[in-house]
Formats: sequence, C-alpha cells, structure tokens
Amino acid sequence: MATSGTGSRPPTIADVARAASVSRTTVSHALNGIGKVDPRTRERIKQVAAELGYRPNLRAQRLRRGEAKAIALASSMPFAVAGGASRLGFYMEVAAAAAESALLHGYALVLVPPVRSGSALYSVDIDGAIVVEPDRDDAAVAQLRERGLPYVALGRPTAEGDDSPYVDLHGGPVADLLLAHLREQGARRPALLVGAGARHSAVDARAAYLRAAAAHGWPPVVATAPEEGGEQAGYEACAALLAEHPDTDAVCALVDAFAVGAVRAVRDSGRRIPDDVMVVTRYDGLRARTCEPPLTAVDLHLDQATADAVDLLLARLRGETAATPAAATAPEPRVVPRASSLRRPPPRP
Amino acid sequence: MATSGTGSRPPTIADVARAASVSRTTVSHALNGIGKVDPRTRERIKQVAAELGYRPNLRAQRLRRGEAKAIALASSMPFAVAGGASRLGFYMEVAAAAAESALLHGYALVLVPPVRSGSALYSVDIDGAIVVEPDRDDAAVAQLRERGLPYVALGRPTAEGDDSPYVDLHGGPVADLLLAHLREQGARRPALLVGAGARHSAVDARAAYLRAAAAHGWPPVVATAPEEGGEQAGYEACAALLAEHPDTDAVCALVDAFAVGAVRAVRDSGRRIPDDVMVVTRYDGLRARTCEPPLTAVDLHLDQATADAVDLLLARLRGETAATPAAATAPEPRVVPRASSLRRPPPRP
DNA sequence: CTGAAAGCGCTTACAG
DNA sequence: CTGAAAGCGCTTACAG
Repeated sequence: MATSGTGSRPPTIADVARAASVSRTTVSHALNGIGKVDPRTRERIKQVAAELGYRPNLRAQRLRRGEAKAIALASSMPFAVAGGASRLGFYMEVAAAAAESALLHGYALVLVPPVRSGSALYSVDIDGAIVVEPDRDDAAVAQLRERGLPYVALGRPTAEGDDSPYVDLHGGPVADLLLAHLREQGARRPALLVGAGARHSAVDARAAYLRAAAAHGWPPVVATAPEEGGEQAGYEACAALLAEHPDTDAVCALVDAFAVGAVRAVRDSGRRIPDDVMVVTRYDGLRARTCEPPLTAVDLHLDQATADAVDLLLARLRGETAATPAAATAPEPRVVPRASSLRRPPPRP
Repeated sequence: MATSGTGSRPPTIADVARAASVSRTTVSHALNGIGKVDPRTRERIKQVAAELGYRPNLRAQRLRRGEAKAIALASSMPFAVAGGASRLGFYMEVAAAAAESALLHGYALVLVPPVRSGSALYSVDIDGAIVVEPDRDDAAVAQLRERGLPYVALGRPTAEGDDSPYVDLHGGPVADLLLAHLREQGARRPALLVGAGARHSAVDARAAYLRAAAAHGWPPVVATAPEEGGEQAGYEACAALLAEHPDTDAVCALVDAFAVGAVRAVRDSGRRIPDDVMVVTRYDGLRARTCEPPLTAVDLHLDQATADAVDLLLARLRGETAATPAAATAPEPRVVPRASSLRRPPPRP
C-alpha cells in the first residue's frame, strides 16, 4: 500500500529481507509459500513486503526459473488472407481467445503478426507457441523448431514427420458438410477452390471433395490459387474455372478472400448467385457476412478450439508429455446457411 | 548452422568464449558491435558463435539491461463491448496494428484481454502499455500507474491531472461529422446515445452535441447506457428515449453495440429506418456492417492512429520525453454513409 | 525453522 | 585491444 520513502527504484527482495530482519532465502520461501517458514515469520514478512510495495522482478524470476511465462501466436498465413483490408479475421479471432485462455493460466500471449519473411520469432522471449494452420513447410514452424521451442498446431499439421500435438479443425468433415449442403440445395456440379499451400484445410478438403465427387458421379473440378493473391487470385481462379467448366453450378471456396473474389467472377460471367452458381466458404468472419450476398460458411467453434490448443501447449510445457493427448478435437463444425447458397428455405429444425 | 555435439542445452556466451579462446567480455563486445575489438577477432568470434548456433538468452539480457522489450495493449472496456459475441471489434483491430508496429521496432506486443477485474497487468513483464480509450477512473491506467509503467492513451484521457501522451481520436469532430451528415439527410431532431463512462468519445461527443443542438435550435436529448450492458442496454435506453421524445428522428449511438440495440428498439416502436428514424454509429466494424440495415459509421483510421500511439510510447521509453510530442493526431475521420441514414443518394464527390 | 552461498546468462565499468 | 570481476534480482540445493 504505502510507497516506500526510501528511493525511486522499486524495492527488491533484499530490501524486504533487511526490513524484516531475515535473509532473502526466508523472504523467498515465505512469499512463495514454500512450507519451511514459521507462520508468524511468514506473516510478518508478508506484511513488510506489502508495506514496501514489493513485487518480485519478473525478469529475474524468469531468468532463474528458466521460463518466460509467455507463449506466442504465430502464423505463416500471408497477410492478404490473415489480415489485410479489414484485418478482422480468423487470426485475430484466434488471438483474442488465446490471450484470454493464456492469461487465465498465468501466461502472457505475444501476438506475432503474420510477418512476411519474419525473423520475428527470434526476438521474442517465449516458452512455446500456437501455430495457426501450418503449411507443409511452414516458416513459423521452422523457426520454432530451430529455436527448439514446443508448439501446438491449430489444425492438423501436414508436414511429413510432424507429430506435434494439434487441435483438429476437421478439414475433411467441414468440406463434407459444405458439399452436402450444396447438394441439398440442388447443386449437381460443385467445384472446389482451395489455397495453393498444403495446409490441412486445403489438403483434407481436396481429399474429401474427390471422394464425394466419385461417390456422386461428379466430374471433379479443383482449382487452386496462391493465398497471397487474396480476393484477386480468387477472382481469377474462379473466372478460369467457369470458362473451362461452364456447367459448374456451385463453388466451394475455402478461403474467405477467395470466396469474395469468386462472387465477383461469377457475376462478371453473367451468372446469378445463388440461382446459377452457389458460393460457400469456410471461415464465418467479416468477409463472409458482409459479402453481397452474404456467404454460407461454417461455425468452427474457434474459441473452444483455441482454448484447447492453449491447454495442450501448457500441458506440454509442464512436461506432461505422457499424460498429454497428442490431439484435441474441436466441437463439431456446423454450417451457417446464407443467401449465397440458399435456393430453398433452410430446413427448420 | 551446425548443431553443437556437446550437450542438449543451448550454448551460452561462455561456450562461445571458450570455443573462441577469448573472454565473455570480448564475445559480448564483438557480438554487440561495440567498437573495441580487433576486426579479425570479431570475425572469428562471430563465426564461432554461428557454428555453435549461439543466440543470446533474452531473459538474461533483459534482466541485465533492465528492460522487457515488450509492451502491452490494455483496456478497461467491458467485455460485452470490446469482445463478446463476435469478438471482432475495435480492440482487436487495434491489437493487430499495434503488434505489427511494435515488432517492427523490436518490441513484442502482449495482448491483455479486456479482463473484468484483472490483476492481469501485474503478471506481465512489460516496459509500458497502450491503453485504449481510458475512462476517467480507468482500471488499466490505475494498475499501470501503481506499477510505475509509462503508457500512451489511444484517445484523449479524461482523468483530471492525466497529462500522459495520447493519440487524439477526435471525439468532438467525429460527433460533429455524424451530426452534420444527419442534418444533411434531413434529420431535425437527432438524439445522442452514449456510454455511461467518461471516455473521451462520450465526453467530447456530448459537448459537441450540445453545441450543435444550441446552434441549430434542437431540443437536446442525451441518453446514456452502461457499457457492460451491450446491445440490450442500447435497446432499453433507445426505447425509453423514443417513448419520452417521440419526435426524435435520428439516433447517434456512438457505441456500436448500442447502435445495434437501438435499431431493434426503433423497429419495435413501429418506426422505420431510415425513413422515420436514422441511426448512425462511430466504429466501422463488423457490427456496423452486418447490421440490418447496415449502419453509417466513421472511418477513424485506426491503423495509423495505433501506429502513432506505439511510436509515442517507444519514444517515451527511449527517454525522449523532451523531444516527444505530448500528443499525436490521427488522420481526419471520415463518414462512411450506409443505408441506416441514407434518405437521399450520397453526394458524389 | 533459518541463512550463506552459488548460479541463472548476460553486460559493463574498470583496469591493464 | 582484451579480460577479471561485479552485479541485474531472483531461487534453490545445502548446511546448520
């Protein structure tokens, strides 16, 4: 409470020890509740510490204890997708959830913006990281490995030998769900548009799509676009796709930026949405909701998934490697039907 | 490059010194570019360090140097407003911009979620913070002051003697802009709905509104609602306002959650938007854009303002108190007209 | 129950 | 130009 009249720098453990006429060892024990101190001594020390306004120096504690008590959120997703224009995307939604969850456990969340080349992860003092949807050769993952830092992936890692823990975002089932929805709405020749990278969301969706195409007898049409390209790349890929496969009646564009570009391409080709071509996407964010027409998307329960990822990471940091499950499973994804794919009124549950 | 075959823990400066047959002092000088080392020695040391894969221990550096190289983003804004339902708000938009700006300067951004009571700021090792729109008696500011940490406000601080640097978000001019827009669209009796707190956005807007009311001969109608109340509070305040002042023909609801609630209240009272009552808000985020009808809002140039705030803070940390301006000024705000207030087609510039 | 001492990995006067 | 030594503020065996 009271401000120490002594000097200007904050009091150290030595100041407390002196004021309480004990050793620094005893102060440390008393304040950290290690059970080897006389209860009365402990109380006295606590009181003195409070009077002096003592707070342990976090830097010193961390050097000594060998931990940063901080984790980072990192991603190799290109800026155009992860941030860009309105910036309010997948990444920041995950960031908010992760910060809350981390702080609840006494960890700080360091927000590493999706940097282009980024030696970013080297200059930040952290114990580990959450990597959002790592690519097969992910820059963020590479940096973490080189630093020897543990990480948990949000979304199944696709790199060869990567057996790091992860939270499953259900890449395949999400695609299945969207394709089922399209079929239900009358689509007979849906095409798939995915990022050129090898993130689980693209890889698993492609596999699911090919399976569905075989099952239903669709001619499979899969287009890819560079993630860095954002809306424009989606536009171009979709325009090319429609030119080559004019009987396409639905586009499943898993990156929201692509989906918005696809909507433009569909319109520019003289087709109507959803009557001639439906468009659906995955992440239910600003882009999907403000698109004209609003895009059917998927509720991924990102909050829950992110909290699970943080839990997984912290368990690993605690060294519970044995007890820690190798993966958590986010809640069931759910389609949020909107005008971009609704030819019939949505079924009332 | 090469992994040291020695042990498993990362090499320290002592390892480098040993391998290069010099003292730790010299290694430190060589690596930090302090100009007292023979160029050839320096090169040799650098090479050895690289071979060993040496990276300075950030914890140790920071303890020694007495700085955390991290800043926090903090806010006392209630969760319902700052995060809540879709979480994609003002706060996260600022977070993204701040993280990028901070990292560019070698600082990490710690994301402190708008916690309810929050001793949050005590457990985080930072050199300073950006506080978003501090209230007159702001919890985050109080914690920072008690820790003796410098901070910069995003939005003019309203506390009595608070002369901390800040970035002006133009609370008054924003209100003027919105009111002028409403007048232009034909409103003759606009009401103001603000948060009950004393953040600059509420305080300055109220003053601007009263000034405008006097100038144009409106009967001033100002309602307040608790920020924690979110949409529902906005609904109730607006419903009461309309009951008491039935000839209100526009509502300027500066908190986006309030504005969305206001839209419902207007409709439930049997009035149409914008024909009977227009509704406008300040922050142009997800809520404003996805509202039905979409809400007229203001482009605050948050990116630029946030970058300025970070610059201001870092200048203060560098001790450039003298050279540091006491305030920066965000770019001119600009109205983004939408259906919620457009009775006439927008003027073509 | 309490304390003297070592050490976490750096940096920086200070002396040579 | 180079190094021995002190010290940043803690915690933790270890000894009493």
